[in-house]
Amino acid sequence: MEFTNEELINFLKKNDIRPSNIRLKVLKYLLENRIHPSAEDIYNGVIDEIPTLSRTSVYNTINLFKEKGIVSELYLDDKEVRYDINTKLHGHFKCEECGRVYDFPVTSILHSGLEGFVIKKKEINYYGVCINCQ
Amino acid sequence: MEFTNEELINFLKKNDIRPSNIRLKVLKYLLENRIHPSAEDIYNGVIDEIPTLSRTSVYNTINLFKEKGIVSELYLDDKEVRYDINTKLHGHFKCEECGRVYDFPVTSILHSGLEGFVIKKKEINYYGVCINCQ
DNA sequence: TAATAAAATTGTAATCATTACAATTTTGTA
DNA sequence: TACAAAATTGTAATGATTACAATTTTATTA
Ligand SMILES: [Mn+2]
Ligand SMILES: [Mn+2]
Ligand SMILES: [Zn+2]
Ligand SMILES: [Zn+2]
Repeated sequence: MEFTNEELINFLKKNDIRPSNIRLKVLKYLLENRIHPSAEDIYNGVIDEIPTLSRTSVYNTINLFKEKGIVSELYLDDKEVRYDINTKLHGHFKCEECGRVYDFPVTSILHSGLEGFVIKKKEINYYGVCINCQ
Repeated sequence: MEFTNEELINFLKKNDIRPSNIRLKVLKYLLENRIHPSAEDIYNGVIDEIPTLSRTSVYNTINLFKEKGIVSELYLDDKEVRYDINTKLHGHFKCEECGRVYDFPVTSILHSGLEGFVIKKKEINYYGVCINCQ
């Protein structure tokens, strides 16, 4: 999927984020590479277009996106945090063979014992072997 | 809940783990402190009974327990991994106020899009505010 | 029981993702 | 153009976990 600069700018503005060059490139990378990348992945994906880019700026940008609610974090059994531009509820499947992280729809979860608790976020993470690795 | 030394020894033997002093004390701590402790928590909980204990031994022990399948890991939005002696499928609720991690039963999850995938492990993590922190 | 091998434990150093922070550069505005 | 605010950078610090070699404990054999 391709995004125009205007679309990217509007996306950021709508979410109360000033559109700097780095922010636009990171956003573009996240929108066009739905692989749940780590900070390092993002850095490597953007460094060619912004040769002066620092890792710190990637972290700054991601943390800003997080605060503004346009990315969510994935805590899987890696040591790196992964990021997802899709903040709607959905499940994640991590393949133990190839390392890929897949999205899948979650229709409903039946739970009990949380009466009186305020639930703000749900994570559903599966692990196993993906269809390409059988 | 209290566990006798014999129960602890049998628990380890049944899972193909040689019962050393450290392993017994770590197991006892995990069984009697259902707080999803970090490695540091375990270290602090056992150091009084084994003053020569090293952090490395705690990690060694936990990693052995993990390999043998008697503990599971919890990847929440902390920077530390937490451990759970209960390896049966259940959900976890992390309170953003007090930091406590609660267990809750999960009856069913309806998902799609994973035809042909082998699912080996499921994690269900919720975040929010617990009933004691309202 | 003493000798030996195997297993467990320890302490220290290394790793590595992320953050802290101060300096520099860029941007927006008067 | 001049100034202030915001963004970006580079380096150092942090902290959880692992690597590894040395030491201690336990089990096995003669
Ligand atoms: Mn996703
Ligand atoms: Mn639990
Ligand atoms: Zn795979
Ligand atoms: Zn609470």
